Amino acid sequence: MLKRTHMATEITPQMAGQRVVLNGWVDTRRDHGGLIFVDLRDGSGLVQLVFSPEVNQEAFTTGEQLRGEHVIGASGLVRIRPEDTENPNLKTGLIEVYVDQVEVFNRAQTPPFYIEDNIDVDEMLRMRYRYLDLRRPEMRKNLVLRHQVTQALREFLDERGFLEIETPMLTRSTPEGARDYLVPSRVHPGEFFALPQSPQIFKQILMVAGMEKYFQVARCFRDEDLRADRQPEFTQLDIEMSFIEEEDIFQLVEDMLAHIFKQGMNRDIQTPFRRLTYQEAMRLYGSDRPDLRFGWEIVDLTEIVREVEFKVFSGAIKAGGVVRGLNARTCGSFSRKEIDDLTELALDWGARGLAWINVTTEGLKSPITKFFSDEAMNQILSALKAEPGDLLLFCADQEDVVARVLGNLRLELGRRLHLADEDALELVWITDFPLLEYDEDQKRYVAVHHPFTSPREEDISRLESEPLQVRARAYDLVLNGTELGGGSIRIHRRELQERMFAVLGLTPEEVADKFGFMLEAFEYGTPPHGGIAFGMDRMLMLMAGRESIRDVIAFPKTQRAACPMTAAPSPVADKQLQELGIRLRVKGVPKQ
RNA sequence: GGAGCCGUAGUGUAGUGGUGUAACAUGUCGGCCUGUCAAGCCGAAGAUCGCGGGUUCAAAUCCCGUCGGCUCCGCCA
Repeated sequence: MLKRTHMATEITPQMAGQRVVLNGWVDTRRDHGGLIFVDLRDGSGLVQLVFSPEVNQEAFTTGEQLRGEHVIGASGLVRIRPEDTENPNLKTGLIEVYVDQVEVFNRAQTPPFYIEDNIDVDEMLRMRYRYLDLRRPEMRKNLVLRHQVTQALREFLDERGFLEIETPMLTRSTPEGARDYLVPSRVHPGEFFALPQSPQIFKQILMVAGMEKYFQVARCFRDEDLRADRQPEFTQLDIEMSFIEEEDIFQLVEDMLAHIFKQGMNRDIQTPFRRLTYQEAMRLYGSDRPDLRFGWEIVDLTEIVREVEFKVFSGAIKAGGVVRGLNARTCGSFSRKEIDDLTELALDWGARGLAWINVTTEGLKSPITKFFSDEAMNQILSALKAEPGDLLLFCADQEDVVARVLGNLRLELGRRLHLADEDALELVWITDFPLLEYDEDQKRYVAVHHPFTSPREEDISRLESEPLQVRARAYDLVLNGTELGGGSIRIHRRELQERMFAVLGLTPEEVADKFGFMLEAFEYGTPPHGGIAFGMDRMLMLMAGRESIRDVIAFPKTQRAACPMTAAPSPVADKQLQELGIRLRVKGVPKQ
């Protein structure tokens, strides 16, 4: 075998005259009849090979047979390219290799799509031939970035005394949270393991075990519907520490992200990060993961319009709601149709309508101005800092609806007007989340974060009396409007954890059955502890500048949670089901 | 569970409101060609228009259903 002496892009002009052996794939071939150029691609990049009968007739004859993606070994001398034939687009564009010996390791079928960047093909085809898709430089680059960032994280945490500890993939199903992926147990017929939604309970138990500083690059599984940023299996950087408070987590994470953004992207990010309470974020941006790359803050007008004649506003307030406005700067030029489009969107998001005022140099144009006194209108204009050319948008309803509608309008207009600086990295901590919310479907309280999150000390007394008023010691980290990670200080006393379960409507029997081992562990000397988990795929997607996490995952699944390459999932043999004691209620259909 | 967009040679598209031997680019195959790097020139092959049904004298085109891909809502402690 012609064994490689150099990677393609290691060859430099200084090596002229030297013999090299290269291994790789034929990227493109340009056959001039009497002279053949082949771009050879390996893991490092491209280099041009030259096949000429004057150099070696046999190699030239083989060169004529080469086709795209054939796998070859080539031996030859490095030459400086003749003047005016240099290629500035190639790292190796000053040189070429005159091949005098070539070995075809393997021929290749014509690939179903081009092995190059920026292709526009059906994504299913890319997934079905993922091994070809990953040959494309941009996809390779993403996996390299993923490796580098993961390495940098391990290094960083190791230096600070963290232990990387693996937790089970086969664990037990718990009642709260997402739908579990289940794995039947052969040894215990009729019983199932669940794949972990996160290592949450195990990492807390590790704190009980005195590990004090833990981390894991952990695969997590959730059987919910997919999105561009959601896959059924995904990777979290999971961290937990003992004897710490919120500030310790913030400090660690800010240092850590500064480190990996430098390592992975050569970007400097400013620390400490901004902080907003959940309340502030919802009030100003209508979202608990605000995109702070542009301003456009939402303005509360409730007090100004409480007594106005306009029933849509005053009525909403009487019903316990709020009125807020958004100044869509420069959107005064919007046509009636564009405003109708925005109204349509607002209705989708739950609004009952969208009031608007067009501020022009000739005055206000709007269907609603007639309901306002001059004084009230002036207060509104002043509160929204309205200037000619602006379009003012208003929403009146219950607070959560108003926040959602105006928050989404803000984002939608931000996208349309390209308000966000594409290069900006706006990181912000969101703190003081509510501990609980009421689930109308289940008719009970559910944890906003998870059931192990500690309430704030001063709110604990209200846990049973005013559950919705209790604030959690939870925090999220948001980058450019995407939730990167979240965590909390945990409950570490049995008594409080039991109260929490009770508020969530779990019976003592359920608690004993599902979480008895955890409560028991808490009785054996549990330190105060807390942690955080990051969605690695999302973080890498943002770092790589991609729009889907599928592009930073080697073998992702389609929106229907299937793998086109392996054709998983698939029916299984009756014998396998028998061993597991499983009878199907639906007929397993053989795939094509 | 719901909404939207899409499905035509290997690939990307055009054609779509009734007449086509289904067009273009690129790739593939063959020929020519000694400085290309998206090589060039000449030629050829390649599509039951996702699948099933319906309407019609006639369907890629209209209707119904279905499958698949993507985006979003619900869901994702």
